[in-house]
Amino acid sequence: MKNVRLVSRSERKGKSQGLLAGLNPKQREACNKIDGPMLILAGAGSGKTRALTYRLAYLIEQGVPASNILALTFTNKAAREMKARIADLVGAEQAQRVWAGTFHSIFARILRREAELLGYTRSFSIHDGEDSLNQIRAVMTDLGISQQDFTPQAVRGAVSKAKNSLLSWQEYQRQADSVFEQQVGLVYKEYVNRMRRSNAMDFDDILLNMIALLRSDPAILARYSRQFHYILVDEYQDTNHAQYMSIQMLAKEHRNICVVGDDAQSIYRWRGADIRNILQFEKDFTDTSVVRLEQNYRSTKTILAAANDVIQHNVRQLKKELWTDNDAGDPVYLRRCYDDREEAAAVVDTIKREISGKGLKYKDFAVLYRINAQSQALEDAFRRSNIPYVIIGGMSFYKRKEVKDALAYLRLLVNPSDNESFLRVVNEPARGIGKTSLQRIAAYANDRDLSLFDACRSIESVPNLQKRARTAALDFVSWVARFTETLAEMPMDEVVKNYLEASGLPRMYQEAHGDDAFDRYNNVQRILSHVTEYSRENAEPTLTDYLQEVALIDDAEDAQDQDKIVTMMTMHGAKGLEFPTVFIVGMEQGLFPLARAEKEPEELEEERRLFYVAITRAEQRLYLSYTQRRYRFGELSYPQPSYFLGEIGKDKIEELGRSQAAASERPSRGRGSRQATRPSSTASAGTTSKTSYFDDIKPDEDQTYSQIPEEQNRSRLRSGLRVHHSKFGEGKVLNVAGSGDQRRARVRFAGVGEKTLMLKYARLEVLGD
DNA sequence: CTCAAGTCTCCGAAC
DNA sequence: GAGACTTGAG
Repeated sequence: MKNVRLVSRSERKGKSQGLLAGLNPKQREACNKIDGPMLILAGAGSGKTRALTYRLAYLIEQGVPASNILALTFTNKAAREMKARIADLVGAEQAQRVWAGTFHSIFARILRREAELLGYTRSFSIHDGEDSLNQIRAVMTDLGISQQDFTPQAVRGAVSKAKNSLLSWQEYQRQADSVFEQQVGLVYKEYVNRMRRSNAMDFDDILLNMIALLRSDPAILARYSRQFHYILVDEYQDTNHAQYMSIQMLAKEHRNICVVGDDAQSIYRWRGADIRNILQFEKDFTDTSVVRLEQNYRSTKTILAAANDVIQHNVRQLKKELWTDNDAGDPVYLRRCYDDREEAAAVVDTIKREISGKGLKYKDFAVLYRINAQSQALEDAFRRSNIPYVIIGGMSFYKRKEVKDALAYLRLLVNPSDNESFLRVVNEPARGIGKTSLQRIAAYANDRDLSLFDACRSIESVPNLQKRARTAALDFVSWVARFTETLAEMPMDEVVKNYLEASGLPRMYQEAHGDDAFDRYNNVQRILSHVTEYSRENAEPTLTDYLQEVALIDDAEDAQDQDKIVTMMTMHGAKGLEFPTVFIVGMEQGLFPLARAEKEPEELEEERRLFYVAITRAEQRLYLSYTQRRYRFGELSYPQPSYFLGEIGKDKIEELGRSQAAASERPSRGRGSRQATRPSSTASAGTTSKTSYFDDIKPDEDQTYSQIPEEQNRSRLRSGLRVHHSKFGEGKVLNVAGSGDQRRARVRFAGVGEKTLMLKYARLEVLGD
């Protein structure tokens, strides 16, 4: 952030007024009242981070011990940056003592210390979303709950939501009324049990257990209240109920709590964020001082005005007036593209042009999109043009199968009870312990409340096993146990090296053929060097701490050489960042806003806030683009331009023609069929810039499904929709499967029962949700 | 029990 | 269109 002025050494030593001298009056106000509750409403680009950094530095300068400050940020990266800047102001030694990090990382650190009080061991595992989804699947299977009726994702979502609302499984079961909720109640209970038995916590548990810890004993609450005498919470609009509760408890006694946020940038409702937390802060803490940071230092007047145009369409919001002294700058550029390949080529082309013309560097650019799948086309285009890039999020390093396997091996080493990890690696590479054997071992373990690992240790007592499987299982657990013992005697990186090599995982990929085997092998090796690096950099490295760090890592941390590369990420990932030039791609109805948000006013407003966040990342130039055809789910669709585009005043927009590079990129065969296949409107749409997107857009067009070509209607069909069939009457779609001509739907009709229909033949009329 | 080919699900954002 | 999961032959 450009407006941070480094404070010189002499200034640092000066009086406090000197420290705060470089701030504007509002920012200063946000810093110099250090006691009592404070709410800082900070608009996008208003120098919020700067104000927070100075506030913390000021606290320290006023004599507050740095170790009594708790600063909860949204990402670990934000915490690190904040610490680095505090170090510039008051010295590294002090800065290092501040408790800065995400809710999850700080709480996990505390829980590690207090684990025994809650019935865990200190080496408890942390399970990520994928792990917990696997666990939910397994529970559903074992309870005989059909995964057709209720998807594991939906069940996990419901469990997570319950946890975030602090509903125990007992309470949840009591108030469950629909069939779905009753089923979820059963899964919830069993899931909790199994996580306990695995000595594991998921992300939600980290918050819940922190609250449980604080509630367990007034003395503990008192201790941590004292420890965190000054609390600061960033991005408060995106806290969920559990996070809210933990803060309430910790701050209740001393009331030195400062929260910072912007309701217009709340974009995590879907994972439990409750916007009311910020709206009601003044009621929670009566004598709150409220400070508004409304001057934007980041963007041009035009970009800021465009953002304001958009957010105005939201009904529910706190009024604020963002303004800026910056220049008007360029208009907002808008480009219509044929498809996502052309869109990506246009981005590449523009970057090249701006670099040679304006002297910008690669790091000055960011490409933002709605869903991770959109990164593919961009990645291809960047590769072809040899432009260095980094993709943040999505299928990141830590989500790859081989990496997760390697980490599961390590988790098992410190926490043998971790059944999820056990199942992941016990037969990877194949050791002759197959599904059937595992089922029998699991049955035995369940009866006796043992972990799978312990069950294998007494494998002779497990009934109905083949001799071979018995030996293999026993060999496996003794092998792991041997390495666990050496952990106490040898440096951890050496143990890990020997252990992983002996696991056979690297060799498996070495010997495998196939395109990605080599990459996978290298990824496993990368974990090894990562562990080595970790153990060199830390004074007392433990494998448990390493695993915790990795589990709670945010992807942004992987962006190493941020200097020389273009950043690509989702709009969610861009929160808190800024770039001179920003591209927002895929501005299409059904993609942004997403189809399912179109009919939900609350969700639509969240999408709009997301657009607002994305726009306000841009400092100098903003490029928006949309395509006329796009593949989704392997099927072609012809989206309308996003009506968010129409919400920006026309006076701020300049439409661009197709770029030369983009035009020549297009294979000629694509053009001929184009007009023929394009449904509805603009038959005249040529390849020139003559036609406007306003021709494309028909904002109020009441488009019914029957007007859309059959092909599209077919892809729009999804479970939950009500449909009408000429013979069977009205029914409800249960699921949709297959693609192309094979695409078929299972539909329950009133009276007639369930039918599977080939969509090619069955002319289903969609009635709605 | 294992492997390869076939089938199904996914593509909604992430600590 | 890829990756995860299932299925059927050795």
